[in-house]
Amino acid sequence: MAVTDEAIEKIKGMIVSGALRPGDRLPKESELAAGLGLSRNSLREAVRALSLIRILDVRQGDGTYVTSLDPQLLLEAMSFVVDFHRDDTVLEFLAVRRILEPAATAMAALRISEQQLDALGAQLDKLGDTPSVEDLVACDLEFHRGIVRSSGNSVLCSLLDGLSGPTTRARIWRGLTQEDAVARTLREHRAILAALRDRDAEAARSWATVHVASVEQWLRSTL
Amino acid sequence: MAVTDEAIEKIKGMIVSGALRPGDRLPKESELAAGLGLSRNSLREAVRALSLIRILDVRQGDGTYVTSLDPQLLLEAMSFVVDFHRDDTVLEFLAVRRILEPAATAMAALRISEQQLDALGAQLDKLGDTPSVEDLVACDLEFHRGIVRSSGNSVLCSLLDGLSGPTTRARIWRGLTQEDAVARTLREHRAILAALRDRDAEAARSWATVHVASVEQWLRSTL
DNA sequence: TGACCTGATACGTCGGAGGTCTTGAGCGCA
DNA sequence: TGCGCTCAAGACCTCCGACGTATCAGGTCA
Repeated sequence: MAVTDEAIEKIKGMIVSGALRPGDRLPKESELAAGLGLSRNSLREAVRALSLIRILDVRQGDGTYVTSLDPQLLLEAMSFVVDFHRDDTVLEFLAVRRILEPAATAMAALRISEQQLDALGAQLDKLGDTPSVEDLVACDLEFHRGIVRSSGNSVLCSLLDGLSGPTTRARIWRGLTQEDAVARTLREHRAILAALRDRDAEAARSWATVHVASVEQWLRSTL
Repeated sequence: MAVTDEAIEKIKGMIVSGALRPGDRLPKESELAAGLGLSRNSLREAVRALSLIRILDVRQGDGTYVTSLDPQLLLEAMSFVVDFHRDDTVLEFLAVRRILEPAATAMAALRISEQQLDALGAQLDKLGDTPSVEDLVACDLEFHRGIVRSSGNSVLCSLLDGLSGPTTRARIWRGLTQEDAVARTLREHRAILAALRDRDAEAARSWATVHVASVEQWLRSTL
């Protein structure tokens, strides 16, 4: 195994074992390199790799720190990877989202706060009846993110955030080519919100399923 | 933005745009560095980072290649990240698995082949009635992996594989401390297999839910 | 024909030299 | 006293050149 890979494993080990905790500062490059028995150049490769997946946070002029390791950071790393899977596997991503989104929406129905419900409503109102496709999709992302956050599961939230990315383009495309897509999306958002207000988990789940399935169905018929 | 980060983005762009396809070989380090306008050292940091998340495959003495970019590779990168989330967030991972696993099992019920059913049965038979906890958990992982693969969705398969990792320790712990955990797991596996043989998606979904929920319930009562 | 050797090629590692950015102590001014 | 500025130390950023090591292809020899 290359010395850089060893360094990655050792740093990972220090974090997993608890020797390094979230927010901790690592020794400076030269010291850490000496401690791990490799050159500064090779150590930098290890640090850079761990930095890409948000394990480490490198600040020039300051130092290198362990990130919070929040599951939310998992998302960002994942969405980077997901970016590489385009077109051919979008349907598979969408299928997974179709499983998770309704479940998350149902969970949210039981614990979303009144303030958050009002915020979601205000968001929909602000968009109006004839938004641009780009605005609609951006609002779509934000709407679902707000709901999923209320599910209380940050891992679920992160996964869905990561999964929503690659399908964004597809949704924009749909909005531009399918006549009633915009109006339909707006109606479904209203329906989901109404179900959440009623604390009706099953209705919320069903509307979320319909919502995702409509995109999936369109995409399947198009490809 | 640092030159290394720019290089990462540029390489990513070359792959996403299709200029570099899965399996393609990159120019050698010195040429690519010159082409991207940075030093070989800095470029190596970018390549190492992309190599960690399985976007690139570096072979000493040969060259650097774009990996297959299969969703399956997404899993390996994710499980590396997931390794950092221990104990405190295991319940959240398990909750997500509880959503995905039943759905995947239900999907598999509709399309799993007879050969795969036989293979799963043979696997359970081979384990016997009183396996060691380690063997059971290993078999557990393999059993569910075999089923999920039959769902036909490789993204789903990768995600579940990644999610199962962090809960493995918990399951071993459970097997060691809870009296009837082993027998119960064996019974539930048999029930899932029977439901798959019957092509009964709803029964398969329910048994899978029960199966994951039993681990979740135990863990929740223990923490 | 087949095993072995060898050179070319490409990645792996290293040490050192400047450059740039952040931070905080120290100083002057109001 | 309190505020703002300057500046030097510390830490990461980038690069260069050299040498080590692994792989592969082609030639050599039995």
